[in-house]
Amino acid sequence: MVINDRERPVPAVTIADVARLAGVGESTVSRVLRRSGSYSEETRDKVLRAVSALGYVPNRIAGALASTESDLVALIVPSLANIVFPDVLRGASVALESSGFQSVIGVTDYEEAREEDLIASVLAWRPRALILAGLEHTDRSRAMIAASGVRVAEILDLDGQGIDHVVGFSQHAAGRDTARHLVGRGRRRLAYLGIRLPGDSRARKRHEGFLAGLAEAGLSPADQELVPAPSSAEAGRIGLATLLARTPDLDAVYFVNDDMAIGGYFHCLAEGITVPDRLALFGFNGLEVGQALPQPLSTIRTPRYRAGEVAAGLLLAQAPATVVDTGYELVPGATS
Amino acid sequence: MVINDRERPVPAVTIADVARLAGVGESTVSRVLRRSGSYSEETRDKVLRAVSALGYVPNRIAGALASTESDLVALIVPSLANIVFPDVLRGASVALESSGFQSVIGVTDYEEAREEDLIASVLAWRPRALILAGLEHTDRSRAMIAASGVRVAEILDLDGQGIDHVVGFSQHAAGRDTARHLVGRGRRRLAYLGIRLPGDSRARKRHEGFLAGLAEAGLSPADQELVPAPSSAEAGRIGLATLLARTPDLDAVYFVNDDMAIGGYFHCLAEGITVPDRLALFGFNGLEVGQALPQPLSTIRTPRYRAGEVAAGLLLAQAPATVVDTGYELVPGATS
DNA sequence: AACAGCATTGGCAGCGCTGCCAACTTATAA
DNA sequence: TTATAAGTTGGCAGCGCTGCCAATGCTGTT
Repeated sequence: MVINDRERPVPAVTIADVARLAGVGESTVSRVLRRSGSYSEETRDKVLRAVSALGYVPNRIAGALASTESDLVALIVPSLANIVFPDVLRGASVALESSGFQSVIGVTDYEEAREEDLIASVLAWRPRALILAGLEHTDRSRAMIAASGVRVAEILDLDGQGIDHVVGFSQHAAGRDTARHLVGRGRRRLAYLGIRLPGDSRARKRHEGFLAGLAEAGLSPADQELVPAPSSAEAGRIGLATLLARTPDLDAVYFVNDDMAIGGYFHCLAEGITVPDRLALFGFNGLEVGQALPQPLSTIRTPRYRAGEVAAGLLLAQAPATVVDTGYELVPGATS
Repeated sequence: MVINDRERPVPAVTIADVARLAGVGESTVSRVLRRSGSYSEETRDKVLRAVSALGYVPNRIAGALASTESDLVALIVPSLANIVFPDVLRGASVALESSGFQSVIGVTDYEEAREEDLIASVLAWRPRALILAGLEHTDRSRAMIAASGVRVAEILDLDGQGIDHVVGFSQHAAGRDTARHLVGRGRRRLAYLGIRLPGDSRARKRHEGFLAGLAEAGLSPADQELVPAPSSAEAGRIGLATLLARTPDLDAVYFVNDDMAIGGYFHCLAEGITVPDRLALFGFNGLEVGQALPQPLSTIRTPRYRAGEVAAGLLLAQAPATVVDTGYELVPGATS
């Protein structure tokens, strides 16, 4: 049953058709459909009857052009492969959809240049607002945003200068707190296991924070390893094996995220390495699956959903530029 | 540094401004920017110079209205909490973005009525195409789609009647193959562990297929359990505990998806239940993390990314209505 | 010298709607 | 009764762009 074939013979029902059938003016139809201005109940019924008789679907493109404001909100994220960003989208789209907004998304693959392109093409739709990940953007991106006048929320980072709203937490502090936590538990031979992904500035800041935290205690990392992107449990497993082969006497490993840490945990399970006695494992993000491990993963739970939600809320409320520190929660777990 | 404040003092640069500065007509500017029609190199340079001098960003709303075609593609998915749908989005957006299309997304929470609302509001933007999950939609959804004339791709299911393109695989067959696999390995006391989510028709079809597969072997399920949504490792853990408490002599459990199955595996680890000797575990989706477990999870790997990619490809190519069976891959793993 | 053919260009209607304003009706106050 | 306010309604310009068509200037031909 092919309903739609190549040609689009549908002649498009317009507001004029509805007005004619209902025997009212176009602006009356418009008012009824947008519940704006005033109209009698009788008129409303006539209009709604005509609308459903014709199967009229308002053309928001025309509406947006006429009113010079759209109900589009653009979200530009680095990736969809990591559950972090879908979580942000979830939080944002719940808020957005319940207010009748439409989400337009773009994926940058952690490349600023790609982000710039996406910003340009999304701004062409004159969105009501823009949600970006992180605080690092090209100069041209900033210039386009400023010139367009759209409101912006930057999320999941707090370490740097924001454009407008900023909703997130300090990645640097998260890394530093992890170091303090591990050092506080007596660890001295710590390693960092990350991935090679230069565009991931948030991971970089955590890493820097971690090193700073070690330095506070007069320590430096016993080893460090960057495995090829993308992050995955398998990558964590292999990465940990590599680290331990090179530096067998490690007593703690800080993984760039939970996916990797879970893989590391599996390596320990398979190799009979006692966690945390022999080796402490620490992740980042607080994924659900990490908490369901036989030993709940030590990690930092990040408010991803909430960040999306709060950012959307600020934008919808047209609040003055605001910085919201959503914080994070260190989950001691049982692997450190 | 607040760049944007409440008012939008930006007077908006239009094509007329560019035309004036470049000393050419508006249609010439339009032609240059869209690389359509013909124009001299000199003219192009003048126009581009004016564009960057003014920081002109074309208004696609106006463009779409004038040309009565937009470069928006709408994707409506049940959820973003499960990595399945982000994977689909990834596949689709790579294809879409590389062709200069913009993705508009909506999340239905597995509710047909919600899907209907989203379809209505997204059709108001006159998208070029629409990607939906599954084949189940309300009559009004179908009617709106037919009336609008947009091309549609329905993905991740093949069991039923499609509207236009259909890209996916048979969920029923996946469930049935799982039953055959487990029965073929000598299992006789099988249970199903799902979640209470009536709108998840794909899970329902797998479940039905599973029962059909058991029936082929003259078996019926030894037990079944539906835990409250959402699915998660923790839910799988608890669900398996519940099943085993009620029916201790189970020899295999089919989980609605890998998230749940991984939780079940953790339960076995924690309780010292030997997998697969004492109990076989089987999941669905083929998540990466399941394959990194000490024993790789037995599961069915589904082509989620590919489904998004193929669907987008068909739509962009304006292909005649096509049904693509992407198939799936049964991964024997080590837990069954 | 006149003309067809082509590349290049500008003018302008119109895409479908909203915002504004004026016109009208009815209710209420003076 | 007349003036004033409030509630309804329709007309129409115009949002910024594209598509169509006509105009222009060249080139190469007869």
